[in-house]
Amino acid sequence: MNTPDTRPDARQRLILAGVEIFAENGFNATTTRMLADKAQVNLSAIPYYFRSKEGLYLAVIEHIADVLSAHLEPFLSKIQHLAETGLSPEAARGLLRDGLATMVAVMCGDPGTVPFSQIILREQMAPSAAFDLIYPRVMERILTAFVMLIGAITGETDERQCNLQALLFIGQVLVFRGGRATVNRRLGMTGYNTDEIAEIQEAIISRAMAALDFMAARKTWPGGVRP
Amino acid sequence: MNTPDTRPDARQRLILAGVEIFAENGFNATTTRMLADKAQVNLSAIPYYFRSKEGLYLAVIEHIADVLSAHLEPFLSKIQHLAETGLSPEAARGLLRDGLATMVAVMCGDPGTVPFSQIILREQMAPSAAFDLIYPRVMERILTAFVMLIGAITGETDERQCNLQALLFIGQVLVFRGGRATVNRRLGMTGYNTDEIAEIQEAIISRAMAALDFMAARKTWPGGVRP
DNA sequence: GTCTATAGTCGGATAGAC
DNA sequence: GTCTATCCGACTATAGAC
Repeated sequence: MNTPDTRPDARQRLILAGVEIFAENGFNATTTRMLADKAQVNLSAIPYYFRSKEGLYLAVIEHIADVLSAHLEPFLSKIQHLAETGLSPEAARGLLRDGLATMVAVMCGDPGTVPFSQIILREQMAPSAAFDLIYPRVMERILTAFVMLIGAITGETDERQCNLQALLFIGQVLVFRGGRATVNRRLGMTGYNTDEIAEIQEAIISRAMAALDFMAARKTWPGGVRP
Repeated sequence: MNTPDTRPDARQRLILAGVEIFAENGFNATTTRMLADKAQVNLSAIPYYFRSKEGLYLAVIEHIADVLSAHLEPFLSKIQHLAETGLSPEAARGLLRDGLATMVAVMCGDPGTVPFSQIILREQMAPSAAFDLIYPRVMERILTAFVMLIGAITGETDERQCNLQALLFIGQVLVFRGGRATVNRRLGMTGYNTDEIAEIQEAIISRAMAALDFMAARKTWPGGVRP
């Protein structure tokens, strides 16, 4: 009696292997042999299922966009719903806290999603065709949500100001992934374990609140100039 | 009468070409042929002067560390000097403003140094032997200076808190280089021209001041808890 | 669908003339 | 120091058996 093979099929295994290996090495430094080895498939499975190494890479990007979209959906639809029914500054603050905490967890904590952020960061630095695939489905929607929350909290109506602030928030999260080598040496953080994640979340959220207070206060200064 | 050849010699031309090409493509995607073409030298000049492609890369990194060190020297020695003679919170604030403004200019504005930050960012994401060469000469010193200033401004004595805040500052600058593709689509900034640099500097510095006010105020709350 | 074998290409490094 | 020519290894993709 043979036990049925419950492993994901070759196609799926290649995508999962691609997430890890492309994240670690980037597109160019990744060879089809690494991918085939990791996925435990024959080398020819790559052109067979995906036509080429680049085809596999695009499939990996699409997989990432799918998973992250699903991950974001509850958060985004909650904001959408509250925005329609009217969003108090307090409620918006709570949502922004949640959003920032989730971003830190996704980028630094969850071992399943950490490679996603590495791949996305690489795409940011040197965008390929894959960037067009993931930008509207992930980055665009996160930024739009943040901008809406920032506006609701501070009363700032200049969309450019809200966009700038949203990007600064992203930057504060980003540094813990994109600058990992430095964070590592400076704070002695290797993994990021649960305590360290909490410490980072606390630092980012408290500064975010301070920045929002600043923006809200500025709206009330004559001509937007600090007294 | 022949005009003398005033071009930098082959070795120097290779390093300058390396800065541009490695920044644009990363180590792996850069071929020795690209480098030789850009530098207008024969392919064999690379192994001749640098033993290998990697040798050239390390020479490029050293060049970057040299130039950035020289660039930082005035700022760092001013801080050093003031720190010894006693640094008022107000003076420290001024220095931190200068430091942040300079970082933005170096990372986004100066066409000579923009490729440096791209190479450093790539090293952050996937550190090679080159990272050890540049970390102590550049990142370490910037962070140490920032930490000192943050301590002087806020009265915070917990060094880890100061380090965290310094990293958050770096992150806010970083996002405009590492997240350029997104900034581009979101704010329609292509180049970064003079006005845009000023806008970014203003946004970062004002939020930095708000974060420092927050840290200073927290020191006076009972148990460090916001009332 | 999965395998082996191999074609075809490219990149890094070397040899040796000048 | 600079050039041409070339080697050798590694890579992606294909052909075709099973």
